[in-house]
Amino acid sequence: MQAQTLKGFRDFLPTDMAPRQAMVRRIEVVFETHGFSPLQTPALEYLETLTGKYGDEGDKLLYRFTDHGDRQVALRYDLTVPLARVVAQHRAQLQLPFRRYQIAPVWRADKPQRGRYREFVQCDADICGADSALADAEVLVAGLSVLRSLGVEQAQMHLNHRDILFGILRLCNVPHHPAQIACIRAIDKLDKLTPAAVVEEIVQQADLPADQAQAVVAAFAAGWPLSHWQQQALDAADLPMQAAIERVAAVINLVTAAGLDRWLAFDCSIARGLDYYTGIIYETRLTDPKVASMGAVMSGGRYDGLIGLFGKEKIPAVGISVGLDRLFAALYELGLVRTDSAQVPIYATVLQPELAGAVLILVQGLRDHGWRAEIDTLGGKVGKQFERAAKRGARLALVLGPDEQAAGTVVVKDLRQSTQQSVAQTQLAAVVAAILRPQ
RNA sequence: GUGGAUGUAGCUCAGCUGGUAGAGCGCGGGAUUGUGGAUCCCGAUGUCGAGGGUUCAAGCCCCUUCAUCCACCCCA
Repeated sequence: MQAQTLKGFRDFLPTDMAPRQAMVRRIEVVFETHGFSPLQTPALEYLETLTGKYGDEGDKLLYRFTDHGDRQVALRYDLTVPLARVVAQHRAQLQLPFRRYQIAPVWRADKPQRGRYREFVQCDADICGADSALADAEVLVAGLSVLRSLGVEQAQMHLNHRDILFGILRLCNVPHHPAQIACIRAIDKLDKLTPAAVVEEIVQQADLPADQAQAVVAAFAAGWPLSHWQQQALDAADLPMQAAIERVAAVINLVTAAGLDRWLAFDCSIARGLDYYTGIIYETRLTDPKVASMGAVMSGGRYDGLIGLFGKEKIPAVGISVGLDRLFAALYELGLVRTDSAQVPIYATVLQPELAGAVLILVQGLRDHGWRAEIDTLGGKVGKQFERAAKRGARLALVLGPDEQAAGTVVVKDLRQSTQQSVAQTQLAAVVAAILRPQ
């Protein structure tokens, strides 16, 4: 039989898994300190729970099948729709606003490529039951704090609002919905294609005359500040657009107050594909050229209509999703990941099988103090055992032979400095602490 | 779903116009049996992704298939 993983699926060996886990723990801490509580939901959902929430493309990418009881099921595609289901289903037990975080794998039957996998982990934080600008800002603050806590400096969060998008299109006299959607799709590519190519795409996909398509691209590509659109919305008496602009401005002010605005920028060309977004939307990319092609690492938005699809009550919600795998891959390429966390700092050798028990007693004593310690389980020559100790990345090796045992001592060898000392067994923990945790 | 590239020892790769496989790293053993990461010596390893075809002969040519990577679509 051939040992192999499925296309787009991966194993994580300890050298990768240990730092990954460390990263997850950091994110958990950030979310928890921001007042979000953990939630877990099943990997599998009823197919109908998931279909129709992500748009046609999303529906195609659902991993779906029929289970043994002839039920149509699907692996979750994201964490947001299951959250909406949970809020509707357990409405009575939840106090609103409900702030939850969830760090879990999701599955998409996509074609794998750089920074894209079929199984990947999302780290979501959402607030359900609050439609305020402060709720939007809280979620952004949590997400940006994650980046800060991971040491990411070169990133840019692009902020936009669905109603600004549609408002600009109305200003350009593109009132029909299908044409608007086509325009938005094309506009979203402004960062990849030339303006002329985007014009061409609009002409083709939205069926607009060339001069109008040109006007649309010009409007979006100019990089106008929020104030420009505010004036435009006022002049056109476009109330939804005015409200959207006020909302975005309010959110930016709040994030600025939190001291996290250095990553933030209004960008009217951000579109977001997932169908359920209704308000503010955002997308974060890393700006270091080495990893910029990796795609968005953190995005989300407001989805006030989604929870209502699962019950009679309409509950507004806003959330953010951190892409753990992309972020990890990027940090790895940027050299910001320490790969030594899979190693063990203390390695106890066993010179004679009869002394294994005595060694184990010492090792257990260290473990009780919280030290990560490994005992050699293969035996053989001391030289070999030291070699294994070094390969495990151990800083200290313990040696306990008959002489030491008789004297109630143990040899502590510093593998990095090639020095060693004989210490009383009762002093072992103190000596280890002095070496591994100076000061 | 569309297009492009690649697939040779555990890893990174070499292999000239077809003549039955190499290097580095790594790995295993050793240098008077209670001290490693340096050095030196010795050693093993591959149905050359898989299947078929052309040929006296294929890792190298042709077809098929699978896998991986990259781009598009979409997205984390």
